[in-house]
Amino acid sequence: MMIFDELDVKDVDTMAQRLLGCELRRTLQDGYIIGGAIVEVEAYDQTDAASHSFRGITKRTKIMFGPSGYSYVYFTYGMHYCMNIVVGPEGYGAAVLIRALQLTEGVEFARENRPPKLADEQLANGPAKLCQALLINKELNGHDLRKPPLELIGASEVSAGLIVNTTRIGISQEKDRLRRFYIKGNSYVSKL
DNA sequence: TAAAAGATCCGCT
DNA sequence: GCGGATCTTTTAA
Repeated sequence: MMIFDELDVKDVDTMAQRLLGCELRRTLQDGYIIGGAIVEVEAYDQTDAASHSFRGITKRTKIMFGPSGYSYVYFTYGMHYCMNIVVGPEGYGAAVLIRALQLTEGVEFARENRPPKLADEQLANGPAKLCQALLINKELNGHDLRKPPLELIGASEVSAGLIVNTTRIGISQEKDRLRRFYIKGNSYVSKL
């Protein structure tokens, strides 16, 4: 059973938790690879006022309404990219924001893309930080995550007891909804 | 056409 | 802890 066969469920919260522990792997032009485990995520869907898909399909959000298993990369604050994995059936605007990675492969290459003198934990402990570390930009918006240069690789399910469920970060609407999930005690998470 | 807000990060105090 | 950087997308007029 591939992880991609599981993505079509409408329950984004369940899918967000399912994506914890899965791997994200970036293949660079010269063949170098940067990869790591997903340790922090947030759920967004069209019923949620905090979601880009809440107001329907636009040029930017159409990816969220497309088929699951694709990347939704958007630009924000004039200088940052954030990356999501589109989930849910086609026509349902939903995605899971990837907020932090525990890098396991190509750490030295990721480091070159980030400010100097950072601890390993700080290379990808934030949605825009991990995009910097893996060189993810708008070129990868709408990319099929089943293949390089950016792949999602399934892993066994993380048990509920090891997952913390809390409020999302950096939003102004629906602040109180518990749609952020991270692996308990993991030092690579952006904010405990 | 204009204006405001934004799923953030970093450096300085 | 605070503010600046910096520009796309969306919405309203």
